[in-house]
Amino acid sequence: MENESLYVTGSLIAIFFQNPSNFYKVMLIGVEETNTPYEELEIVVTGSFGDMIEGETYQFIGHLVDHPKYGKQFQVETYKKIQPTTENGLVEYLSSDKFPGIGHKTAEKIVETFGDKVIEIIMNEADRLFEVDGITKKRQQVLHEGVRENYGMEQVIVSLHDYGFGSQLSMAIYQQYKGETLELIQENPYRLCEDIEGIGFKKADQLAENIGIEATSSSRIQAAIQFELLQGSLNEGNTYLEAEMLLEQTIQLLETSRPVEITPNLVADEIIQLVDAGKIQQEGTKLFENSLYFAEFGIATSIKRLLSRKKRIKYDEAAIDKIIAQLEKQNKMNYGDSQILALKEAIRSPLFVLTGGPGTGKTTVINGIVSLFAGLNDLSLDINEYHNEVFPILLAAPTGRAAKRMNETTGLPSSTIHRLLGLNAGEKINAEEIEKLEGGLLIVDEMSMVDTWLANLLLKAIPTNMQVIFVGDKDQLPSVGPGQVLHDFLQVDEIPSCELTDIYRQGNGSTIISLAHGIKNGKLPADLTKNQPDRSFFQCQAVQIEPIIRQIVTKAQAKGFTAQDIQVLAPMYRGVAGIDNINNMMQEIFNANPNGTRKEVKWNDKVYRIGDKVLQLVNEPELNVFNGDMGVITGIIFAKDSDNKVDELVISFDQNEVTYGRNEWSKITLAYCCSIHKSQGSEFRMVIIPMVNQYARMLQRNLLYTGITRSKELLIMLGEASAFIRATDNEATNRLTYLLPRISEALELAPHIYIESNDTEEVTQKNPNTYQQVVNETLERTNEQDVLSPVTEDYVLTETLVTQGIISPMIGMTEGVTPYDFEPIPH
DNA sequence: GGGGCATT
Repeated sequence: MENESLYVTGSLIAIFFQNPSNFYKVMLIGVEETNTPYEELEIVVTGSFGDMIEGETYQFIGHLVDHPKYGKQFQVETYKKIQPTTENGLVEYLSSDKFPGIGHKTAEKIVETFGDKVIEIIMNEADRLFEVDGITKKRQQVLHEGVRENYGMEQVIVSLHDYGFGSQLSMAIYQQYKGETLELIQENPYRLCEDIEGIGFKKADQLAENIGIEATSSSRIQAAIQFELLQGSLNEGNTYLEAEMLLEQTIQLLETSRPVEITPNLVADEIIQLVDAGKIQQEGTKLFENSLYFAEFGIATSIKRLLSRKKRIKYDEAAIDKIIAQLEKQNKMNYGDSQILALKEAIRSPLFVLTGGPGTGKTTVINGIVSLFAGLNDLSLDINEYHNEVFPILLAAPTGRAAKRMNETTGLPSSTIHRLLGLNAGEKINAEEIEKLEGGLLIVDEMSMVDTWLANLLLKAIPTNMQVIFVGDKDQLPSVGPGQVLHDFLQVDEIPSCELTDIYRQGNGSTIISLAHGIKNGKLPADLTKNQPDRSFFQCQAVQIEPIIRQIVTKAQAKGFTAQDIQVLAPMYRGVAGIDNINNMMQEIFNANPNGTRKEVKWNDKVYRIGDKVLQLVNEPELNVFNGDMGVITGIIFAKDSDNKVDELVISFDQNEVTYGRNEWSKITLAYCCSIHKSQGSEFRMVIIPMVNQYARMLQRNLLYTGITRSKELLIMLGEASAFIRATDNEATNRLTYLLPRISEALELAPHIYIESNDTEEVTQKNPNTYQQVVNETLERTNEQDVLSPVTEDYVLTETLVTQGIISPMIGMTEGVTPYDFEPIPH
């Protein structure tokens, strides 16, 4: 925690809400003492809690928040039960009905004997109770067990600290196992790495070693296999692992955790045991973690169910044409041919997949489908007309921001998939228990971000007679979780789909579009490093990234570009060419404080000033602000001037303004430069993308594609050409999944000719010394059509040319970008 | 080494 810790001590009056599947609770507390500025007698606290007893006194550590709907609340990080401290309090406590058989007199005697140490003694040296007159074996037991139950959590937490777990982890462990914690851990310490996020195999193994579990014991090896199977899948986004790979990686995990040799046979035997016991699943030489195996199975079953709906969708061709013509007239536009095809096929399919890059009009088609569906079914799109019935068109997306955007473009209600399904984040849920949705049409946008687990839950919730449209860009970044559901669906012939390719947003002269198009097919144009009207390239090394961006941005600023127009997109935070470093530099250009006379606030390593461009990092649906939204700081209120007596930032996002107290500043960060991941779903006039080999593992094709396609007008690339090539060659989307054969199986088709997805060209390990050769090879591979002009060495911008002022960084952007009127600098 | 989802 960054600030002094705030606490509230008080007694639990009531539990307003508790989520039975996790430990989230909302409770009302009668305030006895606090160091917060809160002055009311009662306060609402929220957070994760174990068993809470009404009437008991607790101390909560955390911070005050201002909830937009529920007002001031105390958000709890940790808490503990407070023992009664005064002798009177202790007597009251011990004579209460928690301890049957102990009256006031007895309680007084006990407290007289042991004083304020009484709780500790009852808990740890219960036999000493016999020193007190009138304590029978039975009473001693009642006291011992009662106190243990009440103070059990603290006891357990203390023991967990002894095991080497920090307070956060200890809380998480206690919340999982509660009173049984210590027994369960003793019995099988490896359950920790299965059940608790943040505890890996090695940590659990350390504990196991202390407890005396042998290095070659079955429980240890099985735990390692299961851990590696899930982690191995998660790390690479795969839904299964090849047995050989699992064997190898498991041995490595076991041997690095403890220096004892483990033979392959030993591990292989345990794999067989696990398969026999149904704890992992096997398909030929492929091994699956259970939840991923069943999720793929479930998806396939749902696809089959949806495709074979009984009630046929029969819409009159003429009626469809009529409505489309009406829409065109009404909106004063014409659909493209491929858009019309997509509309017609989508409206007649039980399940339809629509894909396409930025600017191809996916949103236009979504709107068209909505209107078409409403028109054909004679439905009103005015939600106010639906009082008792549900609105028949459901819109959803995997992120809050995409959902908000859908709402803005359609004017209809939209939600995250999680909200739609009533899921809690991170919660494991049985797909069979999920409630069916109600309505006639469901459209899901940004489907590329949906992983195998969520796709299964979503599909399970769709009733058979609901039409479904999945929309997304298959070439964007894959989902955070395992799988590549959209990508796989598009390869199933039986699932109707359409790819939009015509670009409506940019002119045909745009070389950014052709560059993006080339990259998604694994090709870089020969003129990558040559200037075009809408893009340019600077060759430089990692250490030069920052100074060169500084020059580019300074010049662009002089041409009238604002911080909102220019977006630097980088793959990672750390390092000289990392986001953090670039952000600080950009802040000095756009919003400096040279004399130190401007208002500013410090937070961790950052400084915020009025005018700073910031990025929202969490969803705040009540405020209509979502993860990935960008805003500007419009006010700084120092603690002495604020109502809440804390430093506050006022931030303006599009239309609405929010105020964040210091304890909420972790919800934002500087946004001059942001990660390519975070930029998904946004577009900017000018995009600057650095790529250097230092970004190593982040150099992936779809990452570069996503970054480049964020640009609406101008694109500036800089760094090492070899890094751009590496990224283009590295097709990381191709994850190992078994969804295609699973769907074929479900649809009872002849087995697909199943192509191993990692079976791509040999592009992996190339000697960096042969860099020029790689460049040449890649350029040679380039399709003739994409070659706009041959490489001419004189035009390659180098750092020297720029720093010496020989070339303006804006060179090349002189034609066809009339509004900004760049001056060509002769050289 | 980057990434999202929630509850009164």
